Amino acid sequence: MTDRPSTEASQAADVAETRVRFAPSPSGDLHVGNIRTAIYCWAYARRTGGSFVFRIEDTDKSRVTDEYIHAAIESMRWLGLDWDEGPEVGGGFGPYLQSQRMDIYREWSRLFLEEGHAYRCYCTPEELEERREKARAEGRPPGYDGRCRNLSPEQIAAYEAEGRKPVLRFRMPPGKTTFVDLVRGEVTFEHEYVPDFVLARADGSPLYTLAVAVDDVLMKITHVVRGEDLLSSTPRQVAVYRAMGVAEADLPRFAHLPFVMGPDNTKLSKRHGATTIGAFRNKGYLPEAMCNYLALLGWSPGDDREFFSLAEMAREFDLARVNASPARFDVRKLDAINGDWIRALAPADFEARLVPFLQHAGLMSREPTDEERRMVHGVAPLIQERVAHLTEAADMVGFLFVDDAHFTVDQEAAARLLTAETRPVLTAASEALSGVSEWRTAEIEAVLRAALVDGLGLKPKLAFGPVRVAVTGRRVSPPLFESLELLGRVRTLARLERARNTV
RNA sequence: GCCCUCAUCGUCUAGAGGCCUAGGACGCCGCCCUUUCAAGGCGGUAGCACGGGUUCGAAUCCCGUUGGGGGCACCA
Repeated sequence: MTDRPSTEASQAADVAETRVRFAPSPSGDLHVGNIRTAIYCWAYARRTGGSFVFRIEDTDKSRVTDEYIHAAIESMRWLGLDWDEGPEVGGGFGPYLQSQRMDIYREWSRLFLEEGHAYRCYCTPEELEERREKARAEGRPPGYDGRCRNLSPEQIAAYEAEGRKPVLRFRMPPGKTTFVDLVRGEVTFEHEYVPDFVLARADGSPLYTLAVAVDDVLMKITHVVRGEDLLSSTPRQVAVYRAMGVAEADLPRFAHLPFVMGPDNTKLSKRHGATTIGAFRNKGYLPEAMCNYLALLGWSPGDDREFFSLAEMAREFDLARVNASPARFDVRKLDAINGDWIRALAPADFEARLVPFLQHAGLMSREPTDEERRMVHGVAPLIQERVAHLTEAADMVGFLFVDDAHFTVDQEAAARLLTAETRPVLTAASEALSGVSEWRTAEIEAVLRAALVDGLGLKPKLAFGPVRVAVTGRRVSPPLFESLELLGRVRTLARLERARNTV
């Protein structure tokens, strides 16, 4: 068998078209760094009118589970990053799960071995580890030392007789690799610092090093946009491309993105708390805001705009404007942008997005009652401009949804505002409210002002504070008079009465 | 250890040799508005890591120093 595996499919593609791939290895929920890469990949593909290819790198099945893969797909959809080719949508270069492409990798492994681009390496993991340690201790580079590079037939026979199972190792050619990184400019690696690397395990299963190169070539990827951690693996990837027979002119362009860092300036990770996209979603951050904020971590439109949509990025994004230096993830700025997006939502949209969070908090039924619907419809406009994210909103309106048996007053708030001194305020409010003819915001306010501000001579802040705590259970709430209208006369008076009895 | 890479307010950024007395945003502080909290309005605080070059002129180009990050896996 000397026929080369075909790269026909790739050659059939329109060479002028930009093809950008996002190829995560979901060994957990996608984190914000992954997502930012996805956003840039998507935006670049869209800006250039090319294709966005979504590929799952699941060659290591011990780390990547189906559950994580589905979560990744779901996160992409939630964010609004649609792909032209990939899982669930297919495409002309599939399959797009590497675990379904094993035959392809096997073919290329065979060919690389045949043509001498790779060789069988019989070193055991233990031996390698030992030699690595020794090299490190002696101040030498710890990479593979090339021991099995040129084994004689006798040595091979001896290893085989021992029962050793060889891995497939790539023979790094001499010389150097130079490429123009789209965010960093020209980068050069001398091959003497790039050790031979493993392409496939003894059982033939491919490693990232093999699969990524083979797929990028076969899927005719023109732009490889990925994290900075892969920068130094680029010469290896390029070497495999060349071994596959890819012409210099057909090599993809590379763009290595700087990391997203934590507050302590180390690469953002689990110990920094919530960093997965799912966690932010659950906290009530909007997908628009996540995309907006994450995009800002390394890119800007070039003017003073900081509030922009994916659609705008699809028109303006360019890798050339991506910063080469790492950015710190700042939740406070995210909160600010999320608040901007929440306020920008159409009222009906905000209300619709709020509902699932109220349901999750147990405040609304799965099949909301008319009363619950009326309540959320009434309160949503009151809080839309006062919250940074949706869970905060759920927290703020709870008093409207809990029945009186479950209604509780914040201890600290009660201690400060429901006291013997404020009891007369509660009493006056109660009496005044009992006489309201039409239970509407305007009249409630008028009556309360007359009784407390004019009648008792209190400053508004002092007058309404105790009422607020008694009725909403918090010192901070949606606007009071509107809240009372929504709550209704009966429940309002009941809570005032209850508060008076507890002071 | 070696290789690669990065460096503007606390943070994200604008800045492509003169437009820079370095602009915007978040945060923070003050004032205004105000039934709480927000939102909004006005004002303020704060930065070119350091040292050499190149140039009439450097945040911007070059070199070095320092500091940060990544890589040198049968992970990706």
